[in-house]
Amino acid sequence: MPRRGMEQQRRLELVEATIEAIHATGSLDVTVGQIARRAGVSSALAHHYFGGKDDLIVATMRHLMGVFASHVRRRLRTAKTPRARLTAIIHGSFTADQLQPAAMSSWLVFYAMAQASPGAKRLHRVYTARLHSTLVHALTELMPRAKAIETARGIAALIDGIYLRCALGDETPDTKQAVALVEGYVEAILNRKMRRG
Amino acid sequence: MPRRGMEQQRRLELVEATIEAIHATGSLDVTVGQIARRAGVSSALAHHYFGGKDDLIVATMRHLMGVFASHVRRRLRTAKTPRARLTAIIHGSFTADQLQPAAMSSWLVFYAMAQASPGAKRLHRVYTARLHSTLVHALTELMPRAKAIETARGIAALIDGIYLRCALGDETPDTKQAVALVEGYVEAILNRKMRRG
DNA sequence: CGTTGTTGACTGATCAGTCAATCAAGTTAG
DNA sequence: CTAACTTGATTGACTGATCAGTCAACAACG
Repeated sequence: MPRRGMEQQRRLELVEATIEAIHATGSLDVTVGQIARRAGVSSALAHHYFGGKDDLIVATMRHLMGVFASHVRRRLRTAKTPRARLTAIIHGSFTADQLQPAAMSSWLVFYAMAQASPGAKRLHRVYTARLHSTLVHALTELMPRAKAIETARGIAALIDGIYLRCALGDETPDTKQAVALVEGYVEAILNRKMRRG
Repeated sequence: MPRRGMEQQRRLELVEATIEAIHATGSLDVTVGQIARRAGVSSALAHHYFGGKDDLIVATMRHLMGVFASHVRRRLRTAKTPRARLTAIIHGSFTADQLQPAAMSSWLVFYAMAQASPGAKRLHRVYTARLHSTLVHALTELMPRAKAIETARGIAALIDGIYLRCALGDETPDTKQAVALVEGYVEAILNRKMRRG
């Protein structure tokens, strides 16, 4: 029973079904058919809207990145000091929806995929670069530029590492704990800097 | 021209070929045939020795974990103080051979695989638990136990995050830089603790 | 009627895993 | 010493299953 103006809705349904399917199998070994069935449509329709499997996966990745970016952006809007901006980024990285096991699984799978698929690699680089420059921007006001760059690398690695452990651990990922870990890192670095000079 | 006592050699060749093949394709979408050809044998032989594809991959993961563990263990032997033990773990995590792009790719792929394959998951849990307890053991002598556990989580996440970035970045992974980052974290935490109480 | 949404049925290709057979190097019996 | 036998190494050829992607057709709506 086809209705008009279904495209946007179907695209979103397929993207969400992709996340669920990836989480269910724990890998990219998901057939287009499985995803489509989960979304309640035929596999042919998935091809119709996305062109191919890779495009569907990349679109899903883009979706998750969009969620992340919007979380961070919203929090950044009300952050006045550089220190508050750091906290905004950290909290934006660990919102409840992003810590959902299904989302975490997808991130991890995408990381792996970024090694092989040019499209995924490009997208991943955008995410990395954006996070890095946002971090450096906030940090340069708190420490020398060189140190800011190194610290940004550390924070980013820490965030990614925590994602990884959330995706693989059996414990339910906990926003508070994740935030505390990264904040602890930032605090330790900042305090050390201040005492030193 | 079959000779006796080939088993050990063939197993190692196949494991190394698996690492290379994974790096070449950047994913687990490697056929047993590709791996076998790389090792200079037939795909049937790979099945003969390892049983199946999953077993071959898990054996490869076990191999990499063994390399990591032996590096850390050797360094731990000559480390006298808790602080030196931390440095041993950190240096052991970033030896040149482990930072090889092929090895990094494999780690990342294995991380992803640990979500899906029970065998890989079990193995990953062993790695995580071992690293965690080694870290906590060294840290408890430097700070209260609760803080030691949190710090161990941070260090482990940082190490994993750096692995991840090495696997995905285009820059050649650099031992010195990786070590400096983690050491910086440790130093910052320790200094802060000491000043506080 | 034309456009948009939707599908079932099909295909061509790929791959993991199996199996029976071959080949070399020891081993035992005579 | 050697012929017969055993055992481990190794393969080519096959199969059964799976899957991405295609296509022609149909259904509803305007």
